[in-house]
Amino acid sequence: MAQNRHSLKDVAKRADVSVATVSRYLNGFLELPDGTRGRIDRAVADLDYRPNPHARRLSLGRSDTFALIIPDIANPFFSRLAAAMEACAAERGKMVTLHATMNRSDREIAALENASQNLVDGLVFITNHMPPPEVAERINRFSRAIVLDEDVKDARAPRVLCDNEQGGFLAGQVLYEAGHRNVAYIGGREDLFSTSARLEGLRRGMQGIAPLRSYVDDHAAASGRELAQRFLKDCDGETALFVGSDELTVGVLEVFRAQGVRVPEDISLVSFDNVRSLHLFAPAITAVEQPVDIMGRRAIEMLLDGDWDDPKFLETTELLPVRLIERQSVSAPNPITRKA
Amino acid sequence: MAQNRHSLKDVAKRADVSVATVSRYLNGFLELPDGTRGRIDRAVADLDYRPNPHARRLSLGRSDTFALIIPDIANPFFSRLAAAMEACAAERGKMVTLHATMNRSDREIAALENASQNLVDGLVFITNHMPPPEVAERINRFSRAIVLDEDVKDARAPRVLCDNEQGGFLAGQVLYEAGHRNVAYIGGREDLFSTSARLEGLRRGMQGIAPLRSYVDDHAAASGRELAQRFLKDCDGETALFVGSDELTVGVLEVFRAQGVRVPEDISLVSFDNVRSLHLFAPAITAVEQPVDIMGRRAIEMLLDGDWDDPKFLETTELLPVRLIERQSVSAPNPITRKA
DNA sequence: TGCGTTTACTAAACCGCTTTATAAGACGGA
DNA sequence: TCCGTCTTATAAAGCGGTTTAGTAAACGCA
Repeated sequence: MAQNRHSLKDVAKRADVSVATVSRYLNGFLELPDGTRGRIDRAVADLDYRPNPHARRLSLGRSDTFALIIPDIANPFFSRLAAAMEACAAERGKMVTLHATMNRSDREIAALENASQNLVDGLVFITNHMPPPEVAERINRFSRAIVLDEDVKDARAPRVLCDNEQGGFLAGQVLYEAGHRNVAYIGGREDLFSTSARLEGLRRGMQGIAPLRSYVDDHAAASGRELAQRFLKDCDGETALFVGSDELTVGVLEVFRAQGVRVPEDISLVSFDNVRSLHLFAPAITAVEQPVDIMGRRAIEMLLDGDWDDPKFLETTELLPVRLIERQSVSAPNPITRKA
Repeated sequence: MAQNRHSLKDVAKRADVSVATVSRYLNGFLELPDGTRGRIDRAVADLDYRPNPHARRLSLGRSDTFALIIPDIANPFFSRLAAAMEACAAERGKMVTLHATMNRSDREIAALENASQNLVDGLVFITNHMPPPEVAERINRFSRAIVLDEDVKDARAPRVLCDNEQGGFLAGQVLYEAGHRNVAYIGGREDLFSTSARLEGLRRGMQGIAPLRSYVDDHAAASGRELAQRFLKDCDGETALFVGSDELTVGVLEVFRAQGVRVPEDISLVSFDNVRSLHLFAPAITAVEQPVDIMGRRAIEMLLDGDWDDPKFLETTELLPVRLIERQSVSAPNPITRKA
């Protein structure tokens, strides 16, 4: 990497003072008369001195780094979150490291272990499955951790979530108003907080009608395909589908297209996230939009500015508002092609 | 973070040996008789000892970290690259830090500066514009750097690129064969290596016919919209469009849709990247596919396994093959709606 | 028995920074 | 003149590892 790095000692020697003086001055803990200050400033400039961050971190016991533990970086929802977090962290002089888990508990534990060894200044944890208790335990060992997007049982850490209940409600409402009375939900497992919130909202939006459901552990197009197949087999008069993420929607649409199931003629569909270019799909897909960028920024802001001494703060849950983007994938149920 | 961390000293004391012995043993530089070894192993286990990475890095002068400098993490092309790089690095025990530049030279320089201060073990640099000489200079100060996706003038570092010339050729060929004789290119500026390679390939695929061109500095939907507007104004009989990235394609399609320009009836279109779900678009978009995951992995593998002592290695350019994914956005030019 | 060679291990310097405790000298007032 | 109080620093002990140079004891062998 860089070649002729100079150390504090070099600066001190050149400015004819002690290293302690230089260190304290550079860190703003020492006022100096003009003469001394000038000599130090000049020495720093002449030598192009930059403190060695490793030494600094060893001494200070911190890392100036946040660890982002994320199911899948290639998934647009998470990559948008990551982008927002990186931007916010960079503005505040912090770095971020990336750790993909693919929602596997062993990877989550390994990533947490890694982050803890590295003495990160903060942790943002995202998962899409119900991790074993060990994961929450490990999260709780961090003095600064944020749980993002999906609640984690027994984690003592502030949460930044979207308003899943409201999202479900908006989807239910638009479907109910279009005339649907029999809808199915495809998404995360029922033991997830987000899932039960969405289902609750959906039911409320549907005036109390509960949906047929299919679940998976992850949000990936492949899972969407699998669930779509299962749905087409199990389907009993459903005229609409509420899908838990754009990734799943992609898989679902692939299967529908392959099997000649038309949206919205045969079945209406509402997606969740709105991070893919759903407006260009055939048909354009109606979706509940998550405030992705705001969620990412909030997570980092809380890490930096939260009142971490207040035990109450750890109980915080910040619920960010979602909104419905209406497009062309919802229509009135079609009695002719409606399945038995 | 973690609380009761134990140091090497603690382990040494407990095993009744010196710290040097423990350190050398744990790093595999010392064979020990069973007795001593057992005592150390037990002490390590009892104390749940884990070396302090900051101390280790200070001592060894490295960071076990790769820096990824990337235009925009939210862009699916880059997030897929990042995902592949992170996965590959994690397999080999390395961490990655993320730095978004939005193709701004000042941000690129700041990120390079940061990476160099942090004594990263390696750098992967991606840009989409023609950066000032200072950027190449700074890249050259790293002992291990890879230039990915887009060539950087005067950078002395191995390159991992896709075969842009072949990509252009495939696009040109499919358009020519469909009957197009007048196409336009929308994408990166002409001073970029990728652009000239693609244009060269395109011309070859089009049997020597050169295209109308419009350029931008970044790959973003907003730029796509702008270029599409400009194209519709400047357009002089073009019947097809070759677009330099899926991001730009999204913007182009938005404008086309808003203005009632139909694809492929009014104009045929070939995209580049195939990282968005183009197969679900209306119409499904024909595209040149980049081997994104392979490109990401190769960059990291080269960082780890390259022969960095060989000056020849720095001259390496690895050109990865692209392929054409034919879908519905290319048809024969329509003489009726063809513009004047 | 004496001597060279292993074997088994250690003392101490070093990486480069932070920070506490302390000191030397100037200055002001009694 | 003496004493207290600023001002302006500094010495030295960390932080927790790695590594070089070296040593004491056991061993092999003539």
